[in-house]
Amino acid sequence: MINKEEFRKRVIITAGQIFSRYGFRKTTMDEIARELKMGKSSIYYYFESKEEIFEAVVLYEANILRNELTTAIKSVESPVDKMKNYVFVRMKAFEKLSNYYNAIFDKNLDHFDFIENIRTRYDREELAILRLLIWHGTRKKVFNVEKSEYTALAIQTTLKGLEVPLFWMKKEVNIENRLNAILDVLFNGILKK
Amino acid sequence: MINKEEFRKRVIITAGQIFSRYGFRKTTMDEIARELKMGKSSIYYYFESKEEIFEAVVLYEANILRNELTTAIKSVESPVDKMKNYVFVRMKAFEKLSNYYNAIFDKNLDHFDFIENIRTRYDREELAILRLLIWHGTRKKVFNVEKSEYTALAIQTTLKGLEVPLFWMKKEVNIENRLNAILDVLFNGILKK
DNA sequence: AAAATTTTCGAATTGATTGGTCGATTATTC
DNA sequence: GAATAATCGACCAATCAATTCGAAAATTTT
Repeated sequence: MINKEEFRKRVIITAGQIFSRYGFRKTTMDEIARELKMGKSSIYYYFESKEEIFEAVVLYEANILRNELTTAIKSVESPVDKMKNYVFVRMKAFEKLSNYYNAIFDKNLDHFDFIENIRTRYDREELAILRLLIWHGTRKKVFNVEKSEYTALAIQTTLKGLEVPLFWMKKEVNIENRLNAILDVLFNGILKK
Repeated sequence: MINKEEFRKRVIITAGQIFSRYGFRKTTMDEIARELKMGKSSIYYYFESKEEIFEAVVLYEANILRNELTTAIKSVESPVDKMKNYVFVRMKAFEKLSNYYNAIFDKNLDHFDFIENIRTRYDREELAILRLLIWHGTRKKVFNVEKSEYTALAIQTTLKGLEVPLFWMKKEVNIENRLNAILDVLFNGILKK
């Protein structure tokens, strides 16, 4: 390898794919090594443990996600279509991260504090984005109701009714189906045509 | 439970979901039991082994798939839209079954002959359906080329070029992306607008 | 209502799996 | 060609996971 950081990134990306598919528990070091076409023991030259890899993956992904959201927040300025897109991106991102997240609680690993932090901060940002979306939506009259606060609450409640907690998804959820259901509710129910 | 068959079916469906998500190897009896809200040992009252459950699942799914295809073959009579639908159904079904299928080769289990049978038979039927699709397509002039045989080959090759072997998909493939790519090729490239 | 039977389950067993180590080997740098 | 960096195979201890088993609940039969 050219340099250590380069290789670490390669591991993070590769392991990330596997973690996101199978979760922490079901992902084995052998698997990661096989995917990297490397001896398992070589990985330990770059990382201390499986958990360290996992940590790195979560941080890496959270970062990407944050950037995506930052981009998304800008597209909120345009109406429905962009919003759809935003919701889609958001759901996809959630699916991915929630996999990592669930993976931890799955096992009774010692609690990673830093992940709780990520999540909390993330929730707050999410809420801000949603508010902005609602605000613009109301201003541009794509929403059907008067009080934006009320709408925000309505969406939240509706989503919860669909068993999709607004700020975190359960891993069993079939994202495609959920997304359709949610888009239906969002864009046929609450929003005007 | 009301009767034994009833319960077996419940197991098959539940286990099927887990198998299809994680494959044979990574699916544990504990997990299945937990999902069924039952003691693990109780399952062994209805099934001899994990492998027997797996067998049952594959047979069950293959049956559903066959029915879906039988339905799909009828919709081939109408042009493009229906075909799109057919391709979609087919890909979805492949994704599911291929998960079971790959799961076997993953491990060096003794080879299940009966699954090889299913696959072979299935491939033949697939090919027949594809032929029919091409034939109708040509007749209704939605295809762009003269020889239907040639087209069939072209599609096959194209798909293979996309790393999607026509008759079986690899499990790592992101079905949504692949599908879009394939539909593009099929309906913009080979078929007339 | 007790005996017989069916169904469920917790605990134990046993073999396999897996995260991680270590010393040796191979590449790379100086 | 020595010194350092990177890779690896073989190994270990701990955990896990499929299966068994006997006994406890349920249920049915008598």
